Amino acid sequence: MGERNIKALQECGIRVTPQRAHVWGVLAESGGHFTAEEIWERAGALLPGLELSTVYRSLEALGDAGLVAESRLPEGPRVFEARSSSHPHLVCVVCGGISHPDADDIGRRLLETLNAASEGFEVSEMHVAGRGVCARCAADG
Amino acid sequence: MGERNIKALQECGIRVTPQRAHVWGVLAESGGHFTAEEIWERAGALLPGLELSTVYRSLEALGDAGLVAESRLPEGPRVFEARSSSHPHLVCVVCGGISHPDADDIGRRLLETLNAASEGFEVSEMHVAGRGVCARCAADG
DNA sequence: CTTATTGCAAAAAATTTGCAGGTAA
DNA sequence: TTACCTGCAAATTTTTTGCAATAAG
Repeated sequence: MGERNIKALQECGIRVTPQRAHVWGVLAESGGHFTAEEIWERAGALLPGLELSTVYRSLEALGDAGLVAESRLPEGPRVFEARSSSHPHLVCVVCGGISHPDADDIGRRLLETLNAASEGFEVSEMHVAGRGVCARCAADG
Repeated sequence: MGERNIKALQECGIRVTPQRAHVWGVLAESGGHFTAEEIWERAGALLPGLELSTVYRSLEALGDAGLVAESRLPEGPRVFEARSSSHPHLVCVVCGGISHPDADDIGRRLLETLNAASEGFEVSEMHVAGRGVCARCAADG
């Protein structure tokens, strides 16, 4: 499901297989964050017989191709998402939801801030996870 | 080994055992970052028979007491360290070494930066890991 | 004394790997 | 055709848990 998804893989120069296309489809069409197991469940619903190990291998290939980014949050297994730019993750300690800051230049700002404070160490990439309370949970009380 | 270490545990109000004292000793006396297994090896050298599961349980107790902080770096198992203030980690992609930025207010600065960009989400705690090249490896060429 | 902690063993959770057959380019 | 990818099975790695014995306060 997704001419567009297949095209994205082709353009990256990686071999296109149904498994990879569906793994990518889950991430690209939802825009959300998923563990390998969640991706496996969703993609597997459309592609019976899909193995979890294949999902891991697909995610690695997609990551190498630059389409997918992975994050390690303060708790739980790794999560994967369609790569946009490098950005922080906000994990709500109440509902567990994962979101992103509004400002889309925040990644660059944080990188500049960190680099300025790290004399002698050239930071090229940053992994940021904030823990706190999201607006909805704060409103609920 | 370490009246001082034992005192630190007592002051936190947690039960003092040789196991906890040695686990804490490894972190407090070195100031470095260690995986649970590394702590187990070091503490176990001084306390034969120490179990890895006990190290994990000790780390949890020390963490709850506020003495120890844990981090999840972009790769590898969790690392633990004596807690100072919340600060970023810098992982060198060449030598694998873990260090901290020079500026000691960087943790607060990053938190303010992130909070300002996250309207509606109250960030209380931040996990930051930068990847790049440390000064030594940059110099080596 | 009373409750928390440990060692031991086993399990759970997360991820990786070897290999033989199948498939994309 | 030819190298790469997949399913399948099994192994690794990292972390957690149950339980009886032990030790801390």
